[in-house]
Amino acid sequence: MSTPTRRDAVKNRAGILDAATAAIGHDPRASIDTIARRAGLSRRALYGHFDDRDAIIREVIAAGAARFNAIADGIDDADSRVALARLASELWREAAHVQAAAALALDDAHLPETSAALAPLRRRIDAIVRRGQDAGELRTDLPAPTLARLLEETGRTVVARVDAGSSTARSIAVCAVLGIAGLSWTEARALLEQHPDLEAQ
Amino acid sequence: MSTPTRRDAVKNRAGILDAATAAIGHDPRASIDTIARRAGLSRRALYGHFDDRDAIIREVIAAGAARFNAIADGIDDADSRVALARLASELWREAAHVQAAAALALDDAHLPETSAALAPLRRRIDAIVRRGQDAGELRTDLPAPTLARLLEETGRTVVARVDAGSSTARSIAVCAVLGIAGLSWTEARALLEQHPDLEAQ
DNA sequence: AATAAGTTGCACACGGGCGTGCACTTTCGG
DNA sequence: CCGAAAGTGCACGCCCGTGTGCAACTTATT
Repeated sequence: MSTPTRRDAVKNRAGILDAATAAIGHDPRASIDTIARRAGLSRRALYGHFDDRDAIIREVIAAGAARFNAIADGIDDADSRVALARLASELWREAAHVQAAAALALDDAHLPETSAALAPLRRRIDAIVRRGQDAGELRTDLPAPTLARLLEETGRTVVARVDAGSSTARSIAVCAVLGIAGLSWTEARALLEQHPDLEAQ
Repeated sequence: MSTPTRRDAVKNRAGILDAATAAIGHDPRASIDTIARRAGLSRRALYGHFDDRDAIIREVIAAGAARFNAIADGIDDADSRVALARLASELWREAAHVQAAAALALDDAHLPETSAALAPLRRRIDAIVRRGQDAGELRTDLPAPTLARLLEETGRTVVARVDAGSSTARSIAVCAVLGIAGLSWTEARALLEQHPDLEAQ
């Protein structure tokens, strides 16, 4: 368990985590058996890789946290509206992990861990909102914490509930976030045209 | 079971449904025991009023459907933006039922029933969106069904996740819906000022 | 080919929620 | 006040998910 020697073992372990991420994103109470089957293994085999169901979930959360940290750190646009749009666009790429983290954050008793994992993302959103309100780029009728929370909830909902397969899904998500941020739909569309990289794959 | 004779029995029955609505809104998998305790009864007593856990849920859904129908029927504003805002505002009054229906629609295998219960509401939203796009009042960058769905999801999220106790919570919900609909935050605020009844209790 | 790592299937015990039966107590209503 | 309706507490069996032990099997690695 400390030093996996065989190659297929580490591959299976990764497969379990992928399966768990997908399954939990769909239903946070997905059973061990469901995860195992999705990974192409037997229920019993999971216990050779993880002590516990909790251990799997902890790793899923940790994996998501790492990716979210990287994304949050990579946002450096001067315009807060572009920063928000980019955040949504980048997170779209990690839809599976976002869905898993969101589902766990909603449902489970894993609140403390998930909120810790999402903390850097939240700090980033807070900072962007504060800066954007000061610059008059974002709506000022809501206090910054309220707006930040609203953006987070909306973003999560869209990522979790809009069909990720659609080709325009990403821009729908970005537009929804910008709409909550206070932009009219024409302003949001103009912003997207000025920054075509936001819609790139 | 067909003709409840005692007065306290019908009161308890109503209490069970209230408790179930609240409990399910918070967690769609709330146990019979949780609901019973919240209603001030023993688990065993519930089975004197309802055959099944499903029977309780069915009644919760039916109660919500009745209220939603009434609200949907009462919206007759010519301006689609006002209609959407009023819909959100009215639904806010039924937050408990909205939360329960939303939780059940998300989580459970009660999809068919809940979607049937929400159907009139959805038809209403569809009609408002279609009319609003034709009139140039709502965003036209998204197809009507997509926008309708986005509005529904956003509204549900806000109702379910924003603290209903706050005095400004209702206007937050309305503004969020209008933002998704394509209005800028200043337009949304102006609309709210022109229609003070939207914020009334 | 041989060894160890990995997997499988079965068995078990445990916990929790559900639905029911039954004897007993409380409380309403005429 | 009395009888019936309603509620309580306990028991049981059921199903499902979890975590573990164990023997047998398959597969990677050298």
